[in-house]
Amino acid sequence: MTLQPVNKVVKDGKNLYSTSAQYDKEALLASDMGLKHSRQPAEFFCKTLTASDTSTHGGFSVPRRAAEKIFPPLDFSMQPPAQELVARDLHENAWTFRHIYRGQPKRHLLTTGWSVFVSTKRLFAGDSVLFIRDAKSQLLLGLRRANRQQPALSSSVISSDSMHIGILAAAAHAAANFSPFTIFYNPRASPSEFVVPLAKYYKAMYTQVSLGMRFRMMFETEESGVRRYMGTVTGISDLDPVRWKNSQWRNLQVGWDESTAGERPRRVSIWEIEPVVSPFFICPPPFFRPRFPKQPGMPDDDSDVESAFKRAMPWLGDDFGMRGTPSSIFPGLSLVQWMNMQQSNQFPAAQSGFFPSTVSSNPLHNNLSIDDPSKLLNFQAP
Amino acid sequence: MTLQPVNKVVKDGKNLYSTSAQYDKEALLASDMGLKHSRQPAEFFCKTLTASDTSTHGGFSVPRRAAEKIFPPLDFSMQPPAQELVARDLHENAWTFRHIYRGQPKRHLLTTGWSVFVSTKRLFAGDSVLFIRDAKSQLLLGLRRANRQQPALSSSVISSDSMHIGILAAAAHAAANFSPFTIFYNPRASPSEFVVPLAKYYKAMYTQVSLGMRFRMMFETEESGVRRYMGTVTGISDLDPVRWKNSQWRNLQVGWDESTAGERPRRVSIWEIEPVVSPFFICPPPFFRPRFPKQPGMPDDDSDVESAFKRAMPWLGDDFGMRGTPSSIFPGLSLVQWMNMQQSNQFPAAQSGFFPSTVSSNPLHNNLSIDDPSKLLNFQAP
DNA sequence: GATGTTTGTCGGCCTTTCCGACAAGTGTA
DNA sequence: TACACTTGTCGGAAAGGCCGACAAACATC
Repeated sequence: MTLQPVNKVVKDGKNLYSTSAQYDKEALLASDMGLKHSRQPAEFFCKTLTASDTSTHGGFSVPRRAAEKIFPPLDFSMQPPAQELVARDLHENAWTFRHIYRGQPKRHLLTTGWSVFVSTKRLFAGDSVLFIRDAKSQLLLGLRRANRQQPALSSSVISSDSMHIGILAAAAHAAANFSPFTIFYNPRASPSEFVVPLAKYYKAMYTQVSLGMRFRMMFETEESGVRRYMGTVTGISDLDPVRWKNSQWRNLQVGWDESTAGERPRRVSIWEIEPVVSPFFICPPPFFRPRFPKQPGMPDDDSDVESAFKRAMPWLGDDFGMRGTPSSIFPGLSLVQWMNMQQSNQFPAAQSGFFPSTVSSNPLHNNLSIDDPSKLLNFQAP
Repeated sequence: MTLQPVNKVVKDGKNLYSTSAQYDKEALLASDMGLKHSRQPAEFFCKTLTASDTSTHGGFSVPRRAAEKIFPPLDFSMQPPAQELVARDLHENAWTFRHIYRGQPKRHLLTTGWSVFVSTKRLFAGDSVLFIRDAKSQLLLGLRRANRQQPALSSSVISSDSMHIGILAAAAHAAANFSPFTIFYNPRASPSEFVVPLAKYYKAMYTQVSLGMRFRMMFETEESGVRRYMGTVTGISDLDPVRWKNSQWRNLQVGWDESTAGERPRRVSIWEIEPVVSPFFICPPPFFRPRFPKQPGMPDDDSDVESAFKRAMPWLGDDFGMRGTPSSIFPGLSLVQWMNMQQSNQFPAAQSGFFPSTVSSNPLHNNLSIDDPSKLLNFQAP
């Protein structure tokens, strides 16, 4: 998660957009059309990072065929052949790498610039990077993190991580001065309970909370699954009446129907719970929900391989990902499935733990997972 | 000089600005008012960099009193006491430094982040940095370069500097694709003959060039002075008819009235010369013009200490710098003079070589130096 | 299974960067 | 002048990062 003050200026040679929303839309449309026009499929490669790739000791070893397919051709009259590569991530940040062909036997390497990328993105062995060459021969850069335990932004982590101190200090300062700032949030990189989707919050504000109210709340199990627990509101009071008076942060005291000692929190926030409004409520099957579901109104996660593809190949449109119809490009397979097969020769379903399909029979839970189903991945039976 | 594609999006919690110009203005006004309201003078310190400060071997040694006055207090329960500092330069770029209090005897140091700053800004021993804590306790960062020889951005420099390759490649690509991009140009850091002020260019376009036309052109002498040479247009032809057909870049062949072998260029561009339009023209004295004069429409040079002060202390307004009236804050002295005295105990006039006063008796040269006199420094007699 | 190709890891070596030691420089009694 | 305090520079050590060597892993026949 990163924070940035709102002070960037938009300029354009000919157009001045009247609102940022409109600017967004037009910019998207323009790039969309530019790509759609040629209808030339983008090329890409994906590699799971090795220990050597992520170590500070060296650079990134580029698979030979991948380098030759995706990167601009090297000038082999140079000794050794080398060039500068510029690739953009989903946030339009440009990353510059030195691409060199050297060693005995010869191999393609990314050296200078690589370690900055790895440390900035906090990549580790097992994570994957994705290089895409779009129809304009521009390099795009995506990444997907391995499904490892992600420590949340706990205070202990904060104090050991000087970067976060600066970020949080800046945010606190901006908030104290009523200066607007933007949050770039990557829920897969470091899910934070302090970041609440606006829609979720607004929806919660409609809820009338009272003592004795029954609710359900979702928890992740150790096997990356999900289950719900029933509970009752037993009190409403400030978590810290001195420091955070009238804060809604964990101001609900709760009791749980089935409680193992200390396993469930004694205090929750209103936006975490799902009020049980109907006695005829049917609980959906408690398995296979996305580990970090996308929320409407949140910026795209840059670990979302799908988004990178959509950016490079917008003509895929809604066929891509989940819309109930198989992809017209790769019938019966999502691109990521196909990619994974190429990469590991595994049957895609074996990796479904990374991108579980989403199932919800309950319209009440819309805001948790299926508000924007195109952002979730669909694993269809082969 | 840096380039940035135009693709930043402006968002704000409550306001959406209809044009970027308006946004600029309002943002400026807002910060201005916020500061003016409290009218609390900002604190600052300035240090001339030593060889150790700029060497790659170590960090920046912070004068003790300066650190205690300007930086946020350290937590001395830590061993060693350290914190993250974030300071913004004139371009609103944030620079992050590790501030640590260590060594025997104990001293304040900036370590991590410092060398990046030094190399990015191309600082050398003798240059000065300026840390300002504004009324909101935010750190601002300014710098002033010593009056040394500045190599221009020659092609040999470019090829040895991988950073520039990436930047120029990005610019070339953007130009080839008709994508707008912004140039951040710091003429004092690396003056480039490839960057031409728009006003100067437009003005030149009014000039009717013909064979035999007489003109003058300004050159810098080795002693940082300036003198003009007279010449005659002897030909008009493309510099490279194949690669840059119809380019106005050095398409004028010229002869010089007084020419030492090879000392003056054989080809110039129309915007470099000053046509001699009147036989009664009087040549101004050829000494004491600003070394890198400010151009209208150009972004501020971040080595301009004055600008940093104005940003932190906008209430100084027009009294600050040169308006013909002495500063009401430091009567008879500019802030920089006063600062220099504090720093070096020298009489300020002894340093006037850094900021020569501007003299121009010729209205034809308005766009070269006195369009915005408030940006130039005035050395008044004590 | 033999052979050739690809690529992950390692040691070597140089540079960068962090650290305290030490002493030169500065201010004050 | 004596003393305390400040700070510039240095050597040492650790980390970062570029290089080819080597061999494991992989592909192909």
